Amino acid sequence: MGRGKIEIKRIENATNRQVTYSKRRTGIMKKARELTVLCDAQVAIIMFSSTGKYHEFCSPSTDIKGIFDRYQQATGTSLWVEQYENMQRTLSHLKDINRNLRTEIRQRMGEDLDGLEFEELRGLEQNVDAALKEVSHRKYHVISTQTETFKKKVKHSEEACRNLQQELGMREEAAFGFVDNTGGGAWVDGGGAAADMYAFRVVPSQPNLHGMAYGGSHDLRLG
Amino acid sequence: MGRGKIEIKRIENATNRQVTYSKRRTGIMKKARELTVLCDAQVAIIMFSSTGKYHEFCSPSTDIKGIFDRYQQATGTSLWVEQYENMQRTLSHLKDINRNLRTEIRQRMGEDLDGLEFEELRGLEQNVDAALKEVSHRKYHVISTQTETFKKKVKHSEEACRNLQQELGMREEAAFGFVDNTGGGAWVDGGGAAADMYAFRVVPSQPNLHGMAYGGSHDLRLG
DNA sequence: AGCTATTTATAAGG
DNA sequence: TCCTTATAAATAGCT
Repeated sequence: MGRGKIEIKRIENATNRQVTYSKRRTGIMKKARELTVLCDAQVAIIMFSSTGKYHEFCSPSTDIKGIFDRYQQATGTSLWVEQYENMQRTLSHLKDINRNLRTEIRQRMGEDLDGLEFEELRGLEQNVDAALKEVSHRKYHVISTQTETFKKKVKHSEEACRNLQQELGMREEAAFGFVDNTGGGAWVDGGGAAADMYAFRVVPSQPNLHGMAYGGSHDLRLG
Repeated sequence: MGRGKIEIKRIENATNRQVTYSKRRTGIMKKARELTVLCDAQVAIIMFSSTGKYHEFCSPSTDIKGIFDRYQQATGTSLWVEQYENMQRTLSHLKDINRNLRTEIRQRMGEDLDGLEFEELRGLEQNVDAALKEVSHRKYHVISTQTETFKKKVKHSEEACRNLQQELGMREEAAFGFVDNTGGGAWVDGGGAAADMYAFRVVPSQPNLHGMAYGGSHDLRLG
């Protein structure tokens, strides 16, 4: 239907493609409108041109969403309802888990113990006691490792100091013909700064550990 | 286009209407298919006839839902995209929180301590130590309360026993003219059964507390 | 955006 | 629903 017959394949010329899109789009929309009137049907058309332009048709007395809802009912493709409910389930499951985890933490902090039986308390006590030993052990491991490291540093420092002193002495001897060791004292004291490593910051009540306050409130509530 | 021109208004004859619907539906679908090919466009058509029959067209390499999603983006009618994304955010937020809570519990159990600094370990130790004291305290409170309760029960029991013995004695005296106290021994031993209350079940390694195993693995992972 | 020769869709009928 | 055919409608190529 036109001056010449055309093959149904992508129109390479962009301008022609755009023009044809316009004309045929109008044609389809008109046909759709006629169909809804003639046959009392519901029709929804959504179109995107290759340039991303958006057009729609929808039979009167409804809208795209309305027709889409009907489409879902008709096809049973409740794509979303299902997915939505799935998410909702996962969400409430996660919330439950969260609540349990928080309860466990509180109990491990010695709070909310009212509901526990003696044997439960006994298990908890044993567990927390074991944990305390682990933590202590680890703490002493860390501190002794740090101490060792520091000792080595001091040793190296002293070694370097002695070398420098010697070299200095030799140079002075070479320059002035005598030895002077008094200036080396400052180097021996080099460890003084490092000694501050033991002045650990004491966090009295709410030590913060990896973003989690062991001291108490977890602001992890959800709306 | 036909043997005669028709007015665009509802076709009253149901059969004609159905026939026309069929023919024109085919026509529109063909036009739509041609449009997608010729102009490289995305098209989705959803139709319901007056009798409720459902038909759809959708350009290849996508589906109705895909086009509808795009439609929502284009029109800003993000009815549920927004809600969906909201849920997705909440979900991943919950998962993060969960992971943190689990980490905290593991650390409170003396595991996964490798990443912690000395001062963090110190805070954790203080905290766990305080918790241990709380739990111990609570445990002794529970056991002493139980003991008190038991003592009272025993007392009442003995009281009741004595009363019964007296009554029995009086009756025997009335019946036979003499007193026999030897049978009362069983009553004095009445506390024996109650003493079993202290034989608490010992849960050696994995005490279960409100559905949460303090001993270790929380099977709370999510897919 | 118009024009129009030509193709295509389809109304009516079988 | 499918076929046929006269005719209305759509539109390709051009301006």
